[in-house]
Amino acid sequence: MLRFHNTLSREVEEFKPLDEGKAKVYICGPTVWNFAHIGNFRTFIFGDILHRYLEFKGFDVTYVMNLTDVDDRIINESAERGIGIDDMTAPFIVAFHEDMAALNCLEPDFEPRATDHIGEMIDIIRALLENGKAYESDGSIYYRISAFPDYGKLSKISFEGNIEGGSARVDTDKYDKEDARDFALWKLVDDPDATGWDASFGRGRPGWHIECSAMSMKYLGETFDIHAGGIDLQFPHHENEIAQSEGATGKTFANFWLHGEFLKIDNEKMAKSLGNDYTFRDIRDRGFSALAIRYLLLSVPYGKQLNFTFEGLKGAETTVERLRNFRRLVSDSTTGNGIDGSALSAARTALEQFESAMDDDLNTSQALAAIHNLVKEINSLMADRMLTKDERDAVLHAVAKFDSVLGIFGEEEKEVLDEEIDSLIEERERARRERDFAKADEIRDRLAEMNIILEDTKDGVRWKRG
RNA sequence: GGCGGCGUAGCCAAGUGGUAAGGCAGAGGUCUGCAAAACCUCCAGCAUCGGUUCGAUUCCGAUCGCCGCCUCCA
Repeated sequence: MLRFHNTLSREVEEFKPLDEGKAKVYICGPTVWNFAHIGNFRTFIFGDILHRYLEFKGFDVTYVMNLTDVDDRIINESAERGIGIDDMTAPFIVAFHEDMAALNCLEPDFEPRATDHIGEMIDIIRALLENGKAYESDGSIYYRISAFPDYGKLSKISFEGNIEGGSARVDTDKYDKEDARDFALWKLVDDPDATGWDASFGRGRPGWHIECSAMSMKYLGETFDIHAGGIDLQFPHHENEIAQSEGATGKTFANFWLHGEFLKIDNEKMAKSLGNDYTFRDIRDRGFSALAIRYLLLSVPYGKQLNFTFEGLKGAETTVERLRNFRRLVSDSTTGNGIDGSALSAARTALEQFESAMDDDLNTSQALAAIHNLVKEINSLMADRMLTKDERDAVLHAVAKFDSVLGIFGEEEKEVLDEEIDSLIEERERARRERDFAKADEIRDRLAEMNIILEDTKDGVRWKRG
């Protein structure tokens, strides 16, 4: 039984989709004003795991991740540089796609951009104006929170007594609003040269929250199954999305809200001021593989804070390598005729444990433990005897199932060796037979430089790319 | 000021009212010409102090420490 921690109830609930067999999921994507950092990617990998696991469970999934390609930072910076906002965001969108692909994240079914959905946003704002949940003030449009009694149901924020202490951070333009809690749906743009769009209620640009209401409902309907995102978006972003969407439609917006916890670096928060806001590219430049980064970022359940350290990343690198070796070892193994089926039950058990771990609010830590236990068991068994063909197939099948969700084993190496490498390996074998180990080692070193790692086994020489 | 989370071995960490998954690192060993890969063995009483209980790491309270939210933020 698949269960998720639902922020709305603060409890783990059984996942029941709106339509039998279908799952409609929206996750808040990046603001493409810069290279995304590994904290961002932790959340997006969480989304990817959610996406993949729903498919693993047999759901027909519609997975939507937006790109926020207009906001104050983007507008200000592109204005400073004298370019259009699209010119400013384009390279970061390309980079984001590259990074996501490198991190083995599946592409979403839809990846709507805010600037392509201004019309849909305007429609929602108009509906809110018509039913009294929005009002105009100094040319801008604000949401009237007092007209939405459910406000706060997601973040559980009560506004008695806590706005006081936080008041230093309340918007400076609060005087334009009826209530300090009200937020902008549409911000007046009176400079005709500045970035803005025309609407019946005046020229302006959208507030931050309205885009997600517009895009999620457009692709998934007015009510959908799961809305995911980073924990920091819970308030105010998601709370405001609910207010806007439910305020406009009168229907429940999303049934499940899933929030990914923060990533810490060396037990400290990630912050520009601390200089630890690493981008994916920064980490790659230090020589770490994307697979190891993915492994580390998914090794802790999404609902818990994850402490990122380079020591941990180094460990992840080794671990991923071990997993890859395992799959190669099994798939290259010669099979025997034994009738001992112990590997069959091991594979079955591992698969069951994996699924029950993932069913439990995507407990990736336990899911990985199930995989590692299988690896150890089968490796140990293979040190003793050959697998039967059925056993080998069962283990490889289990690995493929695991990896369809986790995506940490990487590509299989099926490349054919080219002739030069092939003949070098043969030459080395000849030297070894003649016990000319100096020559054999020299050839091995040469191959290593060509990125070919050799392993001598009882069954002959095995190789892999380094 | 209001609210939430966390504190488990050198590191990353799961988890449970009945004496603690998994990975990395480390130590010793097997195999190997040597490596590599793999295997075997070893390595914690769960922040502190109280309480509840036959029994707590797991429940309650307090203390200390860390992280977060209270309209920029994955």
